[in-house]
Amino acid sequence: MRWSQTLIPTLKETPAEAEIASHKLLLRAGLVRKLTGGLYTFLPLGLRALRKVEQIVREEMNRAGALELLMPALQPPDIWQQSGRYESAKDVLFKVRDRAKKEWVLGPTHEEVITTLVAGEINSYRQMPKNFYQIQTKFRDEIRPRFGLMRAKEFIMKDAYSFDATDEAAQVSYRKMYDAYARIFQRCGLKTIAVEADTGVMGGKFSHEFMVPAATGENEVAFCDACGYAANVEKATSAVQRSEVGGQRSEVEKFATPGVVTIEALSKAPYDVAAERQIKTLVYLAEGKPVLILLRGDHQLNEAKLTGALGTGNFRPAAAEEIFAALGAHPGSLGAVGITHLPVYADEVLRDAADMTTGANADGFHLRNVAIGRDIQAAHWADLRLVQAGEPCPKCGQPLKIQRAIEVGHVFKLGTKYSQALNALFLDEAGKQQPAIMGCYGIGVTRTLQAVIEQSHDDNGIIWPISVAPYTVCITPLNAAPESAVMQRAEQIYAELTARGVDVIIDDRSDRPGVKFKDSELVGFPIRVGIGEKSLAKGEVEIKPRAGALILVKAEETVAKVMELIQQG
RNA sequence: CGGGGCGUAGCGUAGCCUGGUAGCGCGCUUGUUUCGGGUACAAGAGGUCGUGAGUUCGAAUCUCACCGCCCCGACCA
Repeated sequence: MRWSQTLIPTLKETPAEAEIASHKLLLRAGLVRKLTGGLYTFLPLGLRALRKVEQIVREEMNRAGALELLMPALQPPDIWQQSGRYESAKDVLFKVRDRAKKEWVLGPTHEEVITTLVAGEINSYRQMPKNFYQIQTKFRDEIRPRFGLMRAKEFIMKDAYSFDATDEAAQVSYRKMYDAYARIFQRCGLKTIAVEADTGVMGGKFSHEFMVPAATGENEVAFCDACGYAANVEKATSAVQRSEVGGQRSEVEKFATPGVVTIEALSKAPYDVAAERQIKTLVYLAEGKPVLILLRGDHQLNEAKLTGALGTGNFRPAAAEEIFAALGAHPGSLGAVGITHLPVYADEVLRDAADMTTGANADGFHLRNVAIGRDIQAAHWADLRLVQAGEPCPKCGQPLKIQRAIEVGHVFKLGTKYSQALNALFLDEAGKQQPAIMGCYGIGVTRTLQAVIEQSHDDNGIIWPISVAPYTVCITPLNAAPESAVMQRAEQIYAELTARGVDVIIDDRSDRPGVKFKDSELVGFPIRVGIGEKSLAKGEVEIKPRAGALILVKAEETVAKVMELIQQG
């Protein structure tokens, strides 16, 4: 490609809309342009990089035995009603109407479609295992699009769906995808960690997320350097010790705490009750009914875990007046002592705890010497707390670390939720009808592209790995006059590299060297071949790896040296 | 949806408080110049000041509504 003939609208200044490095660079390097919030046009250069990511995904999916197909983005709502997600996923569903006023949905994902397909086409265990995938545009009515391609209303996803006859076979399918994902991200030059993840509204049994560590990530992962344990904080646990039983078992004592409505205030003079000796009482409305949630004072509620404990995601914190109606006190003075008319969910850490302090359900009063079991009857015990950095790893006891990360891939073992709802049944060896066991596997392709930039850039611009760079080599002649020796040499190298199948762009613009160098570094081509009059007079050409030191080679050895660098990756 | 911020030329912005000529830098066009790190000089083109209503002799500026964008939040009693 000739620079002068394509469109690479680089920007010297950062558009005001961009906040994080990768978003700024997407715009400054001329890869994408925003149409409106959450919707982007891929310009020629950005599209080339995107296609390379897609191709890596495609190759690895094919290698893993998955079959590519393409499903409609526009979908009938009735299959969403059958799966129950017309309701449960209604917040993200885009809906449109045709001229007959009939409603359609724009697919945020394709479990319903693929399961409908399989229900019709696969009837026997002999036809399995099968794994279908597509690379396609998804539509999600995101609550807040953010950070360019990171969270958009429309984005490109690779989604795959496996169908197996037995649990063991499904396990194998899951493992294949897990391994394929590791290879995909590695080939994209990304450092990822696979973490145990919550299954959320997708349903299903267990899952892993592939995370790119980044300060700008929207997720948090807890991990252990010592043993390799890693989990999304929504799922992570720790081996925090239960509060010790405490020596004495004095009677519960009510004491005045005027104006004290926070854990912190109670932990200070004159009360001096350490946060870990306090019981935090939260009131939620689950399916519209109040429930109490008890945590140690220094712990925080993990709502993903609460979803599991309650068996529903339909809950919210109660408002102050709702709390007063339920307990007769306001937030800050709440407790579960003597509560029998409301369900009580308590975090495991509190089991058997004694000598605790909690609210008295009377504004301005707390209770001390409270013992769980004696004074508080918790009907439900569960792991409900959010892990905190420094807590002991649940596997090996070493301190956990917590880091923000970008989720680029997610593998789920789904089970039979969709196959049952949409009748994807088959006959097993014994002639018995069974629902297929499903897995689903997603990669945010556009997000992966941005994650590469987020993880690989410097002050001058993007540093593309060769595998996903829009062009591998940028030839930079410092004199663009067609008849100049510099340009003729540049053309010759351009032709030879092109003949060898290298993706190469030649900067044939008649701009000054500084402009070309800056642009080439901003866009981040892995290898720049610089040809100037001075060095060429000595028979030399410069090769500058984007992330490495300048190499001077004899002009006639340029192509060989470039090929060598590409081989090395 | 709640809170905050911002909408002035393709991009970045000043002007707004205190109403009266829309200004600067980058980019773009033309010419000269320069020719290894976003050259220099000169001359230009380009603006419904987000939209609409109101106040006023007069609105980018004041008021109201709406639209759009960005950030934080939408759990932690």
